Amino acid sequence: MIQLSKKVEYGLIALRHMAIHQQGQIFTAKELANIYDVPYELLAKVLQKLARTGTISSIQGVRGGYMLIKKPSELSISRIIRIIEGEKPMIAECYVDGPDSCSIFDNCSIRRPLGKVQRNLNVLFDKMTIQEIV
Amino acid sequence: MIQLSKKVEYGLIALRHMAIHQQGQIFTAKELANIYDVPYELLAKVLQKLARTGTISSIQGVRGGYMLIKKPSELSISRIIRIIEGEKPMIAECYVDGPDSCSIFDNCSIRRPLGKVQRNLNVLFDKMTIQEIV
DNA sequence: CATAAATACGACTCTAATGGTCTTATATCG
DNA sequence: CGATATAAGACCATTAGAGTCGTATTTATG
Ligand code: SF4
Ligand code: SF4
Repeated sequence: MIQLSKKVEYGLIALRHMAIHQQGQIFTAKELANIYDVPYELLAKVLQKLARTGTISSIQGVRGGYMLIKKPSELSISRIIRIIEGEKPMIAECYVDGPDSCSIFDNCSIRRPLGKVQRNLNVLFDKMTIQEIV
Repeated sequence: MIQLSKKVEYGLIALRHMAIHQQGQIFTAKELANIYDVPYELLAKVLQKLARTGTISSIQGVRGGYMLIKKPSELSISRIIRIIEGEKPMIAECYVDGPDSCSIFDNCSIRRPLGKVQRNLNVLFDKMTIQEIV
């Protein structure tokens, strides 16, 4: 399957929401979860990851929440996936976890050729940003 | 995860193997499985799917096997994925299984924008063929 | 005709990843 | 203090992926 995970989708939805509103505005996880009917706890964890990496800032306590601090044009899909999934989107397992991750690595005849696909994917996901999905 | 499944990888490996050899040559599943150290039964099922859709022809019985009948340039990654996985590579679940497949379909703000990604993906997977991975 | 070699096909198991939930801790405003 | 919010990690259920097995069918060949 070549599909985005729910976590990534929820992250994109949240980031887009922040991007289309006034900069500096604060949104709570609960609020976002309600608007988009997304599981609160799951969204919260995604937002926490985004906060840890400096994509959004988090304000704890009463009247707290999250605030977008990066420019939408700097937030590529690629980057968001890497933050949320922990790794860049890769077409083949061995590209992520190295030679030992695939039992047929040594006999694989498509690894090199797939590099071309990977490079195109990189371009695609790198140049598509939150800016462009508002 | 944006990864090809093992079945697709095995299919690509097999098709590429046929493509780089003389046209009309017959290969058995066992033979291919041995060369690339791929699980025989799994590869066999993939080859059967490819045979059912007229991508390769199958010859039963002793001295049987599979033979490539389509031109490598006609075999796009997109097409091969569709044959083996049963559906085209789609970036979002709802694109495959419709509105009811996603609980937040009605509130989803990224579905439309993701269409752009999907179109780029289509182009990428459509124009990359077995021809280009020899 | 008997046998061996090969595809055809479906049932089955095992494992890991995903999606989702729950609990507890911590921070902060009023 | 108490309400509200993030932080973090454990936990669980479901599913999809990878792989295996068993059996039927086809067919070349001695
Ligand atoms: S070695 Fe080949 S089969 Fe294994 S993961 Fe890499 S590309 Fe896929
Ligand atoms: S509706 Fe939105 S969240 Fe649901 S699958 Fe489609 S794109 Fe993803």
